[in-house]
Amino acid sequence: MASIKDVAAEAGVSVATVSRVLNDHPSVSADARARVLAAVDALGYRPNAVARSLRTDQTRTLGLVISDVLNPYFTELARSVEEEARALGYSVVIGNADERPDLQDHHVRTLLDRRIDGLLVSPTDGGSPLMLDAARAGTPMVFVDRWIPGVDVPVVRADGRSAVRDLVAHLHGLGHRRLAIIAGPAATTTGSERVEAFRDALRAYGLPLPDAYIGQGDFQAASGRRVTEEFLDLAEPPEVVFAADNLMALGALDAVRARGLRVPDDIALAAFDDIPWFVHTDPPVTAIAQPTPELGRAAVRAVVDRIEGRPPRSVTLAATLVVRRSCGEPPGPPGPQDPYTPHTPHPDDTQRSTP
Amino acid sequence: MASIKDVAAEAGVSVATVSRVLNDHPSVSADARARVLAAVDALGYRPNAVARSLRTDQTRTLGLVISDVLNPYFTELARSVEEEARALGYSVVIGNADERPDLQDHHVRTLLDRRIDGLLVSPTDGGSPLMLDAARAGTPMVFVDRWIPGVDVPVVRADGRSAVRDLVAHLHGLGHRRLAIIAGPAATTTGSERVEAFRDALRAYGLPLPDAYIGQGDFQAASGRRVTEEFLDLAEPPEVVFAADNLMALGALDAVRARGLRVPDDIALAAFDDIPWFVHTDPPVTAIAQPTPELGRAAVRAVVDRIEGRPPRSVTLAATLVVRRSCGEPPGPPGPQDPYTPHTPHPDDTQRSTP
DNA sequence: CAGGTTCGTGTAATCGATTCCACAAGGAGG
DNA sequence: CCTCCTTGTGGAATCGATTACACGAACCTG
Repeated sequence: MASIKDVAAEAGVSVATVSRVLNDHPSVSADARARVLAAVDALGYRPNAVARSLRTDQTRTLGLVISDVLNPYFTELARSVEEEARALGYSVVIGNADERPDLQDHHVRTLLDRRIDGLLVSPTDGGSPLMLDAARAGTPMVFVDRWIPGVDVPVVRADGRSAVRDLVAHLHGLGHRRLAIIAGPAATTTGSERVEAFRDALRAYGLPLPDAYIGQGDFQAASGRRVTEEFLDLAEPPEVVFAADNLMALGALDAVRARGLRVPDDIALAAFDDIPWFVHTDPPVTAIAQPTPELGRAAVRAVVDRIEGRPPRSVTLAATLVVRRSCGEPPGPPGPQDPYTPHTPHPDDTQRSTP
Repeated sequence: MASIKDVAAEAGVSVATVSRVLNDHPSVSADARARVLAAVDALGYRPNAVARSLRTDQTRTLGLVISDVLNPYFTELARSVEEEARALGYSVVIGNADERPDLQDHHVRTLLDRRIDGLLVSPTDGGSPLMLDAARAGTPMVFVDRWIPGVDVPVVRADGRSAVRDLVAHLHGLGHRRLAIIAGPAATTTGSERVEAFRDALRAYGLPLPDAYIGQGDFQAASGRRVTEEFLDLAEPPEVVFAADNLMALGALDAVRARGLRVPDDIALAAFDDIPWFVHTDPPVTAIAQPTPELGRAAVRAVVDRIEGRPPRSVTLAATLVVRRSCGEPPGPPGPQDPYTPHTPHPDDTQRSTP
């Protein structure tokens, strides 16, 4: 592969001049510039980003460590992150933690070794020493979706409290009184916050949230299945199951179906994180939708601000309730036909109905 | 951030010795080794991968350019690729082409600039000069899923011909005679091959595949919706729509629902690429399943073979038909309950029923 | 027209590693 | 006791870029 020396030789100039042309430094004569450009073209030269990074101490790369690639929520997040980063001249390297702290650590370490300019993390746990040290040492870092309390790192996330209240109001209005939740790991903020929000919302209606109605999941489908089975085995099973993420909702759907029961007739279901597929499940699933693409964009802008010396800001956006049929028919005259929400995976084309 | 010089100073040895310890070169005294290790620990030193790559001319990184991150098929592929790569000591950098040749080109260029050791591509089109040049220039490269004919690059893919024959047999057995297909872009192999396989299978049953029953899609949901609407507007609409990928099937489902029609009563639906969600759609969708995790692993092994000087092999695995309810009840006494297939996104735990 | 800018260019240092080569010390063998 | 090896170590070149600095030529300006 041709190097800058080859180009210099071909163009009959020094490497300094070639470099100047490439970085369009002003003081290069038109003649030299033309010769260099011709040489670049002739040799098919492309600057070696590795060498450049070593010298300039910047890689123009962002690391993104997400909790689970198979979760459409994170996939959508990754997509918007890459999009915004590209617009700002950065590349993104994605690390998939699969909800495993050890894998998360592996990826953080690898990314740090590669000297990425900034790090976006959706932490799977309370944070390893490695990550906390990096934060303290001044690595530009931003938490997305989930965060670690007590660490001085900006957070970009959606606040679901009001949407959870809307959900509970909706459920209460449909006559449900025994509501259960499949929680995420307590070590994650989204794991504990969603339970808290749910409990608070129930309290407003004078409803209890007994321990038996709090199932411990891990944001993966299998745990949703297991917890739902436990709920169904209860002497007094809940009337509604609220899954703290979409994969556990999928698992819940599995479990219900495996028993030969029907949603919402035998048991109602709702989920945190809306995804395109929820429109097409049987029945369509009522969910709390996050402004995922906006979160991704805001997160990128925050790290890049930090990288480029501007003060980064934490961002909190609102989540909204999307009512579908999985909790029962809404009150009022039921229409003959379900409201149709066009699905497309492109953010510029996505529409969502709010209650 | 501490460099190798700092470690050398701290340990009272030369940088050469530090390097030797780090790469466990045999000729280092136990004493020196201990002092270096202690210094590494004390300083929290981590070798700079950028500098190392510059010197050794290898990044231990693989590039993966996929057609669409929002497509669960590619997400699953990416996951297995990263897993296998990690097991072999490589990192993976994913580029999402979003089915856009220009974006694909952007990512290939960026990855090449970063001097990745090998490239895995699922081409969105016939291949840009950039990519073809790279292949010719000897960049270790492997095509996954889709490929570009006439280029000397190993291909790792699934052969769907026999599964498509099984599908057509199934449809024919259910009494369907007017079968239509939503094709992918003709520029992609999976776009054209699936149509060919379908046409051949139909021929075996003496069924025609009129041009009106070949809709041109682009592997995205919106095109599935559009093509399905066109089918439904035909004087004689098809009885079955076969979508060449899962997103277009989703679009088809949208379109059918928007007309107030039912699957499979009014029109049957089948898809290429099985995904967990198809179990839970209304109705569950009959699909052709690829051995996606195996494809990912085989692809990684192929590039790594190439990188490490072993001859890489092309791999073709078989796809299988998974019958569900979207084409009508299978003949014979219909069971009261759907067969239950547990869903989990983890490959080690996935089960699939074959007809 | 002398002195000061400005402009274009090249030389060489530098980033943080790896690795070739030289060399010193010590042990083995004659 | 003098070679010859082996072993452990350090100096310095190198990878491919960027960039500070020096320098010569041309151009003003008073």
